[in-house]
Amino acid sequence: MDTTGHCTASADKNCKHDRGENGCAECGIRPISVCGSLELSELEEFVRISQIASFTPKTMLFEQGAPAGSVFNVTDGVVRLYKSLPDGRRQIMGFALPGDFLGLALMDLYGVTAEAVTKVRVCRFARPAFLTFVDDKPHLLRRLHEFAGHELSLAQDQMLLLGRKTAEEKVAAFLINMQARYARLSPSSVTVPLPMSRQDIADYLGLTIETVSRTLTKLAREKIILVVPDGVRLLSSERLDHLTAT
Amino acid sequence: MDTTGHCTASADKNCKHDRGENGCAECGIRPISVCGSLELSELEEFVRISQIASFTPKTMLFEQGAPAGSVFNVTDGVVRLYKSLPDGRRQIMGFALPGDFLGLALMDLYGVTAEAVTKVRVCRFARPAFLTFVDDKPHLLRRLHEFAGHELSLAQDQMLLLGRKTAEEKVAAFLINMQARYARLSPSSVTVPLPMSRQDIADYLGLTIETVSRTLTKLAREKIILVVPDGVRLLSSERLDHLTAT
DNA sequence: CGACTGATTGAACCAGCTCAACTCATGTGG
DNA sequence: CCACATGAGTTGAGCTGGTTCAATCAGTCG
Repeated sequence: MDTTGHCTASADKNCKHDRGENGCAECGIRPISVCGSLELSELEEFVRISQIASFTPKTMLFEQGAPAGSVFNVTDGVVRLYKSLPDGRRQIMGFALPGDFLGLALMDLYGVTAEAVTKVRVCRFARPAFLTFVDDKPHLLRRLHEFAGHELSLAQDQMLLLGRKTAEEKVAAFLINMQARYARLSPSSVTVPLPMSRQDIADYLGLTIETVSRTLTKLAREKIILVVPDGVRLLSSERLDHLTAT
Repeated sequence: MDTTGHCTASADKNCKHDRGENGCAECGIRPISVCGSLELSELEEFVRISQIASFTPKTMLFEQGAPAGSVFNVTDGVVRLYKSLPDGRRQIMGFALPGDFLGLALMDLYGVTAEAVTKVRVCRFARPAFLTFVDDKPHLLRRLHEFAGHELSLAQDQMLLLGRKTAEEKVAAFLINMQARYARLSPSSVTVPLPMSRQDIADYLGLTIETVSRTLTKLAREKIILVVPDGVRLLSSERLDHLTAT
């Protein structure tokens, strides 16, 4: 394992979303990924240009401003995407979960920094090979564009949140949102995992760590949520929903 | 002219960015628009599925949540794109200038509301016809995707601004940004036009109208800008740049 | 000219921040 | 096994940047 924390040949067999010996065909997250638009025949070539990589927590997948050498499909774990100001202030743009694609914009330089929050597994594609592959598959480009449109829509929701919502509304919206995203991945467990730190949540919501903590405590005091290690249980999604201001 | 404020056959001849009798060929903003990727031969079909429309200030082009019947290419004027909360709080996602495309995401419903700030002229395309047109032009889809990637990148910059910048940094960044955008459209006039109201600026930056006003006054007092009717003159882009926090 | 709309300015207030103490795991080594 | 760092999270108390509320100013239009 090298210093960047990735290792191309790790075999973590208890990972649920991962392709087996037969390539992508039995990959758990393919239907919800960009690769869901590929024919089985195309998948063969796709798997040939891909590489499995994994990253340990807190290691960097790529850095803001660096040449975009690869694009990634997250198959397991959580990745934080952020931008920083010179003085250290940080804004997290989002948390990528399994099925999410990193490098959608296909631009020359990475626009954000990506770091593993948990152990992360990805399919990695060298950008030139990926671009060549896309070039004669309009349906894949169409799918990428759909994903980009969805991302843009989420970014706009986040702008509304950052610019106009109160701390309580921000935290409530975050919890509801994480619940919905995890529900899509695994049959609705009662507990919403929050593998990221309070600082990460704060930097995602444009708040401080103290305000996040206080707000969670307040919601717990009102029996709307229950704070558990590395997550929360939503006791009343109903009431939480009322707090999100749509 | 109907109640929505658009009129399909208005002939405003002193509009500089507008196609003449020969269709798109002589359109001033084509090189910087999505249609810049089309061959002259394709433009012929493109112009056939398009319709010129204009909107008077404060009229709506389309509304958040409505079925996306059309997509638009702004040829003249300024459009504000925003989302609202039920209680009236508003976040402006951006101001579209000539060359900008509305409806990039190609989704079924509009994600934002679009309103004319100034008199606005657009090329309008019925979405079904546009989608059909795109379907066998991968280079146009590619161009749309590039635009979407750019939009996404701008949205991320705006998230950083909304979540982590001070009022002064927000206003400074806004002015620098508008200057750069107008510079691309017209050979750098010294004055940056600000056709939108202070309320619009506030709702774009996640501030109140009073804070925007005070901040502009402060910058003017420090001789960094000069506030003029419907715009500002940047007296020291240098110093303004230092205030933007990258 | 008055009336209206948008912008500026002033003054009091407060949501969320800052600073600081404390709690609670988890880990380390003597 | 305990003493004791170490780091994440919580809680408290006071502060402040930006908001709120309110007045005033400056165009513009009938």
